[in-house]
Amino acid sequence: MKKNKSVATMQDVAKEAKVSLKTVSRVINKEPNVSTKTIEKVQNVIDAIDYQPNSFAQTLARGKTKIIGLLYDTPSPNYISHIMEGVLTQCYKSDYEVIIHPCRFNELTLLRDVELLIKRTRLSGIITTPPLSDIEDLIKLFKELNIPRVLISPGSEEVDEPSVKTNDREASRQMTNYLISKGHRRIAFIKGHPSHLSVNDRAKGFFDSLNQANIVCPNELIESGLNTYQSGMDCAKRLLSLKDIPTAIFAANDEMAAGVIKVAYQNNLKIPEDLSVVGFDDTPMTKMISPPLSTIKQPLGLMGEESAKNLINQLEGGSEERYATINSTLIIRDSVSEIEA
Amino acid sequence: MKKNKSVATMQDVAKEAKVSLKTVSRVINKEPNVSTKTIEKVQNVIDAIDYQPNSFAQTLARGKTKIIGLLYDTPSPNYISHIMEGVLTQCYKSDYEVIIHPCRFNELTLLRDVELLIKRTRLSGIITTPPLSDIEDLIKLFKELNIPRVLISPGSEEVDEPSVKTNDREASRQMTNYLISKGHRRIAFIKGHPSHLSVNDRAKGFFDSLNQANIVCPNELIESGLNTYQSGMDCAKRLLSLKDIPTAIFAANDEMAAGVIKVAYQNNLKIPEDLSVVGFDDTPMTKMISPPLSTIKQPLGLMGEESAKNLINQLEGGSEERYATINSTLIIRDSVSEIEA
DNA sequence: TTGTAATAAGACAGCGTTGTCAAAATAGTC
DNA sequence: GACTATTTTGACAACGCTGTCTTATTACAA
Repeated sequence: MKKNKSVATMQDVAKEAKVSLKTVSRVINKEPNVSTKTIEKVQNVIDAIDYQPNSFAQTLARGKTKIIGLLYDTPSPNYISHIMEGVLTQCYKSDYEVIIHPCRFNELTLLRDVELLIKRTRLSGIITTPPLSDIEDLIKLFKELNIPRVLISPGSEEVDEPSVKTNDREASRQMTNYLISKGHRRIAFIKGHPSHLSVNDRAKGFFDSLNQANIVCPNELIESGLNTYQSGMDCAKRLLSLKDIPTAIFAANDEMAAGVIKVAYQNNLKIPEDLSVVGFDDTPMTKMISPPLSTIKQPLGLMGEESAKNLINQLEGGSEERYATINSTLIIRDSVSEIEA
Repeated sequence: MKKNKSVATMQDVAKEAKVSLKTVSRVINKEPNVSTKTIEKVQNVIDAIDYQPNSFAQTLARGKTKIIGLLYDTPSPNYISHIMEGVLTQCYKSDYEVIIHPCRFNELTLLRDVELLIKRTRLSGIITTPPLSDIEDLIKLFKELNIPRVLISPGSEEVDEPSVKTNDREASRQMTNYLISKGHRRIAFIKGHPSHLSVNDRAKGFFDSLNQANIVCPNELIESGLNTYQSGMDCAKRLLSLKDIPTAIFAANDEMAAGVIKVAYQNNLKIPEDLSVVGFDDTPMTKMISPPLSTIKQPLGLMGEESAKNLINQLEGGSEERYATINSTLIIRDSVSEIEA
């Protein structure tokens, strides 16, 4: 059982093409200083026997991997799968492997877990998604291990780390402007999970707009949810039991907005006639609820691609921009009504 | 720059513990015939210097990988991410790596693409999700390459391949029974995408139930959609423009069911009072639309785990069951009303 | 005690690449 | 045409581990 039928190896190519191992290696890696004639000769053999380099041997010999880790912590399936799609696309092009690694934000073992992942699989770089992008200890770990990284949507504004952000704050401001332009003045905001910093940028944009328009927002109109449908309902219940209910509610994500709509119906309010609602994320569900929800769309696939591109650039020594900001866009549907002044 | 600060190697452990390389290897791989004293000694050193075996060297030396490929073709984000979660969980336990690979069902290059993936990364096994599980050429390729595999929810009933199925047909029958028990007799069914065989099992269960109850279903009540929201709307438009509209509509997936609800509202029908609607999949959105949709839930995470377990069992020589069937369950919410006889 | 079987530990050659350095072939100069 | 400079090729030792085979050690019986 020596070499039963195993896959073709570089030896086979070398022998067949009557050149040395190293020459084959050079052709494969497109190294310089190989005559066109030789290249052609070798390439023909490679094609003929369908030779594929053994990436494990390559990795071992090179002393470094071409693997990128994508860390996530149960965000919505929608979020992670679109980000993933983008990352995969980009990595595939550059011949990188991707390891998807689910983490648990709260676990005590998180740091050790990630450290082991990095060491065990010899990751060459890491991409984090929110809320992991905001865990300072994690970033400290990356620094200590000296591992290249890209953070997707970190919340804190002054991170000095390679990152891909969206202009959530600005988009949020625009959405609020839109509400104001429709005549709304008494607008409530439901903030997201307190430890998801990036979601909280969305609140900032809201206030930016209000300030700009000289509208003061009473405290009772600011609620704080947990990014879930249920928490959206809870917040809505409180908001809609105020003596003077808001004319519009801006929820920091779609799920909470859906919760708001649910509660509004329970309270016999018509949407958008009696209450306008907007969300954030443009999850697929927003098209399917009634009324279709106006919301803000982040280009998730693009963000994934961009972060992979950035990371690979770091790894290959290119000096790409460290930061990228990608525009989110308003999606206007039917959940906002015009109000008489 | 010989050995700057690189990671600890087996050499280091061996030297420190004053044993041979092979002994360290034995300890790591829990091979027999090592004295407890030695094990302890070596383990201490391993812990002390936080040694992690280099998996590439291992793989190269062993001659086989511990990597599983998960193939998918743009099913819903919800579907793939839950399956993935299960697969990852299981593989993590058994120390397998997972490579997620998006495919394009229709691409001519699909076969070559997958073949390259397998050869390049030396996949040790493959898991496919629908609709890929039904591509005969793909399965033929697996056979030719002699690569262990598990198909998730293949549509054809007589596949002689290791697979993980759900009892969709039975669940569908139960759901239909439920509708009948509520007094419905004129029930429409919207079939799924014609090339997604597994989705079509759902139609079979529907007919099973009807036959059992001696209800004949006129052709006009059977529509065929494409699994999308839009196609659900299209089918609903036709169904609701019949002279004698159905009292209930069973859509083969939730997205289409959501489309039905949308159109019903457009036609000023109340749900469930004027029309009952049920779906299939229990996507998160079903809780958020109004009314909350009755549907059928597949245990996706479990299916992922089960398929990984099955595959790993094949790889490690255990003789697990080749087939597993997992029960889907009815989720009753508020989209069905009782009808007077 | 001695002899033998069982157990524990080690030496060494791969696994399939790439990096380094040396050798061979070719091109360029006077 | 002889002599460099340059380009092209090759030999060989890693990379870090595991499999095979050998040797050293221990346990056990007579």
